[in-house]
Amino acid sequence: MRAQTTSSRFRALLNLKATSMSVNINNNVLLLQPFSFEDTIQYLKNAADTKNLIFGKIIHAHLITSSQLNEQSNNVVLMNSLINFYSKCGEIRVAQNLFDEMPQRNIVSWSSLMMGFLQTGGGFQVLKLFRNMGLVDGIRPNEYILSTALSACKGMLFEGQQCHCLGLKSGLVFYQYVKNALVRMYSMCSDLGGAMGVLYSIPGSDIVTYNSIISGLLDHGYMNEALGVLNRIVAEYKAWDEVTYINIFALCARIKDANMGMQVHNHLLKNSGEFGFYVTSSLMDMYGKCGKISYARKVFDSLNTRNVGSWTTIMAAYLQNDCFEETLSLFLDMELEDVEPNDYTFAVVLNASASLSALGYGTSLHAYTEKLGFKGHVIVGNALINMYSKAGFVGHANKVFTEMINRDIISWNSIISAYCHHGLGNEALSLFNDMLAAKIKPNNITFVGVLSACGHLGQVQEGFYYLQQLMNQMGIEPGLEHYTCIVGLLSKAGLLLEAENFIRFTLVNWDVVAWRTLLNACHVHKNYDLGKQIANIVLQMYPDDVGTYTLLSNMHAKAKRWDGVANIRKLMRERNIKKEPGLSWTEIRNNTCVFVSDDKSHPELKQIHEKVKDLLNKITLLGYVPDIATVFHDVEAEQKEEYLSFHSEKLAIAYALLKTPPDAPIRVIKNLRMCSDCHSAIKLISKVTNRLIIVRDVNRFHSFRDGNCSCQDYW
DNA sequence: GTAGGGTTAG
Repeated sequence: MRAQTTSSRFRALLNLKATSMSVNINNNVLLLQPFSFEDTIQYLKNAADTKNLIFGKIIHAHLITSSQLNEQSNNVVLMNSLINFYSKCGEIRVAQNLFDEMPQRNIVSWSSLMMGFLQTGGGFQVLKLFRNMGLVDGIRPNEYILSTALSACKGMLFEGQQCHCLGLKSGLVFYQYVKNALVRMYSMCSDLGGAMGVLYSIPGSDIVTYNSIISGLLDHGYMNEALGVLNRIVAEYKAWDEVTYINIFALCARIKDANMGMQVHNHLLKNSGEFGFYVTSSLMDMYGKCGKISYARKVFDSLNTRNVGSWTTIMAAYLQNDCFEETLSLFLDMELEDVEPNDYTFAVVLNASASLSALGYGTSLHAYTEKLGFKGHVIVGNALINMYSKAGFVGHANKVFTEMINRDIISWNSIISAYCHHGLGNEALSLFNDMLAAKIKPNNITFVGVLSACGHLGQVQEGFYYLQQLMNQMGIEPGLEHYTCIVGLLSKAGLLLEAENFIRFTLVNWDVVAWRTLLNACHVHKNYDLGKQIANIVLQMYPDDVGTYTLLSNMHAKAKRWDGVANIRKLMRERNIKKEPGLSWTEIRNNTCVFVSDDKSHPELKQIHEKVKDLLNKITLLGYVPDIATVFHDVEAEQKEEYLSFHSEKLAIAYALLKTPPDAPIRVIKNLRMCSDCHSAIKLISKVTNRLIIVRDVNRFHSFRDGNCSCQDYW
């Protein structure tokens, strides 16, 4: 009876026909009749393909107990199958041991072991085997070996080129697999010229060649070339496969060409009956990235089955279109359908929480990621850093960073820029040095953080050192964003003319950001004459830039040039430029409360106004004087004071003070730049209430504590 | 018995 049960289980496990084997139990050792040689090979292949380690190990054990591995004859094929199986299952050391024990090996033995190393990321070991193959066993490579060796040359162009030479000399390049591996090799080494050279110089391309080249061109930003190859595919190739569609949707997404995307979508519907998750996901992704969220949703709604990838993709599409609430609500829908989130899903929803500064939601998600065992996943950790940082808690972000098991360049960039947004330049630079010490190569984004940290610290010379020497040394070309940081650096240091000259004499396609940075500096440094000049230059180039009008008007006001203020107002009316209404929100016990400037509709309006008045009375005793000059309204003086009192951030802070425990930090998020009156008022409010008040405005964070702000009054 | 191209992320 027992034997019967074991036997049937065993058969089920091996997926064998009931008649094909018998089982004897002898001293608890399971003895099986030998399988036929062909069956054994087939089982091992199945085990390898399905990565079923247990299944394959049983076969291996059986081969040992039934003495089939001891016979020297015919064992090479069997051993190769075992090596292949262990390689595919990632058990590279077992594969290596078996390989070492073989008295005789053939080319397939080498090939199988090389695949194992390739899969586990051991590109260098693959090449070592490739060399030793000739030295030890005197074997010349075939097309399998060369393809594998080429795949191992990721980031090793010189080695890849040597393999290419070898292929040319031996004629192996004419095998389709080898040609395709060559295209991939050059792409993986960022040599797209080399890849295109292979494409056109070696005759014969199949759909994989075209898919590979498009994917390589896309990865490296060669959009026009990718479009050129696409035209060629359209003309020459009717038999597209799933990967072709996926790549072309990715291309449409990158160049944001929804029309082309729709044509390809049509092509897909006409030429293919059914398609898998990869295709539908890339289709939704394309519509999302082209800003056609309703089309993405239509595809999503039309799906018969959805996997976690489908859900994550549609959520990401909403996220990319700034529909953060929708993203979070889809996450709940997904939960209701019992689809389990993966690391990508968490990255998306955490990002949505970050954008909303929804700390409550983000914290719950953090707990959930730990529960599901995503602690070691880099993208989740990175998303958590981002979430805590944008929620105003750079300390929490740092805790996540410190505890991360695996970090990548984005983890470092995220924490560095988190510190920058909070104005903590020293911490940012110290992490940058840690990063260099850890032998992580910085990229262009890292240097945006580094340069802006120098800006916060007023380290002008250091900033130029990083820009002109270190970046050059590391082979990173400075771009607009870096030059803009330098403008900020000079501006903050009060070197306004230097900043202006830097803009004028640096040949970059400047945008409005750099100019506005300089203009803001004129405002803060009270150089109103230069400021007005700059503002007029900016308005000639960017007549719609609301921020410039506001700053210019403020500068006129501070210089008591009321005629100037009136002129700006007139100009704005003529040009139909409208200031966005001020909006602040704060989270109280997981509820988000929104306040509009001069809000008249809030149910607790009376208490809030009383609280604001109470606070203003208290801080007046500490020397607060309403900064009525900057009020952007044609109103009487006493009304101006009233307007200032009802700025949305003041309302939000008053409300939060009413509703939270006395020691809780207050967090407010604002859609605009904070005005200087609110800034000086909140500094004093933090003092009289003894509270930490964190305000995230459109540019950065302000941490108010005990009468001071982390921005040190420059923002 | 051995080999290829791909979705959702920060």
